[in-house]
Amino acid sequence: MPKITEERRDARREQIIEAARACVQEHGLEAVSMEMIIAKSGLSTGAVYRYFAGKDEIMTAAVTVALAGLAQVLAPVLANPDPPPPPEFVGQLIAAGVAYGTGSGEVDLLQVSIHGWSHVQTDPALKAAAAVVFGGMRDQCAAVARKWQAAGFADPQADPDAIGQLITSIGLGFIAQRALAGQADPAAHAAALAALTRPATSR
Amino acid sequence: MPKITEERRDARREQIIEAARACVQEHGLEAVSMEMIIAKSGLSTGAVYRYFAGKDEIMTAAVTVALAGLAQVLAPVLANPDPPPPPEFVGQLIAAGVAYGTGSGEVDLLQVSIHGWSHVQTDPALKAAAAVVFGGMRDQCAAVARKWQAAGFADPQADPDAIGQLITSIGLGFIAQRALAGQADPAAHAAALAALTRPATSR
Amino acid sequence: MPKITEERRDARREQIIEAARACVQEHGLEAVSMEMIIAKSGLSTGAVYRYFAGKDEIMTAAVTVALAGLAQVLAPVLANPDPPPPPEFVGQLIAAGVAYGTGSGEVDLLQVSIHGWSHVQTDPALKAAAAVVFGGMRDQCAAVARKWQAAGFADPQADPDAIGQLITSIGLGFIAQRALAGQADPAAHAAALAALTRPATSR
Amino acid sequence: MPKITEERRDARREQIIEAARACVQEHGLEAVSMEMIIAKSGLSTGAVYRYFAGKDEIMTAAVTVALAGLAQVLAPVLANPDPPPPPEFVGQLIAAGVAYGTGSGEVDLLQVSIHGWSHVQTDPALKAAAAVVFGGMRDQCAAVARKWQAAGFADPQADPDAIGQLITSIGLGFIAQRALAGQADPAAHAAALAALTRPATSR
DNA sequence: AATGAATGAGACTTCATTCAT
DNA sequence: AATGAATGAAGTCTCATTCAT
Repeated sequence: MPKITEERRDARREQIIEAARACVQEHGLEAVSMEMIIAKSGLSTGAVYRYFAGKDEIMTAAVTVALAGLAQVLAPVLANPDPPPPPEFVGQLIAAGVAYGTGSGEVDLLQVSIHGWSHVQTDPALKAAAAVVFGGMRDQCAAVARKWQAAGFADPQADPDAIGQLITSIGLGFIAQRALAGQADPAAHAAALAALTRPATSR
Repeated sequence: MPKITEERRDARREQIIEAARACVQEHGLEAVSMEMIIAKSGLSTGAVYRYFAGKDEIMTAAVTVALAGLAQVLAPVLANPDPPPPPEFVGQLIAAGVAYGTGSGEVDLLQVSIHGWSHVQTDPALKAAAAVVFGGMRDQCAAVARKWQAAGFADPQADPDAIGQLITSIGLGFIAQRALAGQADPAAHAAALAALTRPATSR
Repeated sequence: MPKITEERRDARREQIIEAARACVQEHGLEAVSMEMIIAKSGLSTGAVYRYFAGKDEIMTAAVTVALAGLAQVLAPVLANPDPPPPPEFVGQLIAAGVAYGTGSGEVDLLQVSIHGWSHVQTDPALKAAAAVVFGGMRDQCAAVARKWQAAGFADPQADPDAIGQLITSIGLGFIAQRALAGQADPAAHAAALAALTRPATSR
Repeated sequence: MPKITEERRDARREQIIEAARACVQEHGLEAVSMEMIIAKSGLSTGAVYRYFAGKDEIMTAAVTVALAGLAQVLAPVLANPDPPPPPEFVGQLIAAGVAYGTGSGEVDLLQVSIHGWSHVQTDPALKAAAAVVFGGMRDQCAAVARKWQAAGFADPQADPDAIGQLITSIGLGFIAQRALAGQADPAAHAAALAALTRPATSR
């Protein structure tokens, strides 16, 4: 029996996850039904259940994939061995996030991600996964902060972990602000941080 | 005349909203049922439906009340005619938010608020209300930014609205980080911003 | 304790029955709720339950009253000791029914009566009451038929009860046709019967 | 491919409609619940809702089917190119209706039809459909009336449409009388009309 | 492997009725 | 006598999941 190929399997899963993502964006987390996801995916009911054990697994997978994707996109910025000063760094970080959110077709992942954040609170395993991703982001930012301290961009006496926290907040807050207050501009965030860190220098 | 008094009516609504809030915190937005809310509220099925038209109205009311409460708690900080320098201001802002979140009984409102953010995306009217609240917060931060510029805490050439955005992101990001990465510390945020804005001064 | 006067009590009951009748006409038998009836009646919930034991009793009373009213209105025609020939008699009978239906305010009782007929099937006591009223009508028509036979308007060999049945059918059928086919004209019915009974005479 | 065949689908719908019909007869229009219909149909809750959108659609379908069935059964009598004289015609018409009502199993459709008449008043689309069916019946009777006029069974000066109305009333009234007064006999109706139209002939 | 019809627990909501005030 | 808030059983319908084909 020609067992399904791994690629085909992954393609199907991706197809289903993408459908779930689109449904969540369109109807909101609460209102998404399996029927919707199945219709949007173009597969049959039975097929969807061949690839996922149930709705929860689909949702969790969708969030997991999104988290992984975000981590991958941010990695070059976060792991940069020679990071730019804080304002430029924040600008790069947010810009990478926005590029990720808008890159994948018609769905704005950043907007949907708010629903994902809500779902994360539900599933302990997922919560742990998110803690790893965002905790990792925080740690990488802390590593960058140490370089800033060495380079004179940040007070060497300060706790680099705290700086990591602050940068992480700015990144997450950008996403939240976009979803809740309507607009938020990556360049503006960078410029604003510059305005605070170099009160007199600019110009 | 057994006509209910206005206060009693409001108390009932508050009772129901509080029950809904607790249920969302306990089970997550998706898993909350009317049965849960009714049981937690201590009222009968019919009584709950006398005060709210349905589940959606309860949820929307819960978010609306939470938004109003947050706005009220942040007001003294945001409207301060003589705001402290950025690090202290951010520290006050976040501390006020945390106080609000932990002040009301056993439920941590900040943690639940992530679910509220998700729900906001669902209802256009609620989304507009949120835009007013968080947009207003942004504007008030921009007003503070102008004072910072005058006081030499921020580059006078910069766009104060951008600074308002940045501060707003830090506030919202703090909440998100708490929910997603596990911990976030108000004082650390303030200290970190100080470390970036006064690289050499501290100490 | 000033026990309520009988007139007041009857007025209240009539008020409630009238409200029920209006609600049935507006929404159909299935969709009428006590809430609707109470609102339309202008009384309080408790008051309505003081005058009737429950919804069923109201509905049954409404039908009973309507039946009694119809019987009363038709009585002069049916009990006429010197009835006119069949066409004129049918015309009078139907005209009396129409007058009853449209006489009482804005509600057309004949239209509502179809709902009443449906309700009658439900309650055995009511069904018996209806059988008495309409059986009586049939019997009175049979008595008229005997006079017709004596007067040469009907075959003396025929069964007068059968003629009573036929006249009763025409009367009820008129009401049904009005409700189901849209229009039905009393004068036309009389003229049509004349056309059948006096094929060559008429003019 | 487990895609259901059209016949099977129609059989299921018929099964559900039949169950609804039986329930209405047994309990009356107001008291029928989906639970009853589902139990009587032998299907599961979900299955019923796959074939009908809801209770209203089932009821409307039941009435529609009954209307169509009645129209089909009466067609041969109404469309007879060489109709018998009025009494015989009325006898045939009513007999066909009775045959239809009692033909289909244990349920007497004519008795249930009163509930259907009530339901018709509720749904505008259904009301229009009923108007078409019974209006059509009236028109066909008018056509018959013209032939009667030509054959000398009715006054040629009379309005044939009025005669159509009268015959329609007799047919509908027969059904109503059966439900309300207890009994009504097709042959008696025919004989009674004969007794009125041929006062002296008989014998 | 795939399909989609079927299942039935459980969701949300209504509504006839009761009873403290 | 009167009020209307409260009750909770029962109603309609949804939807995640299963399984015969």
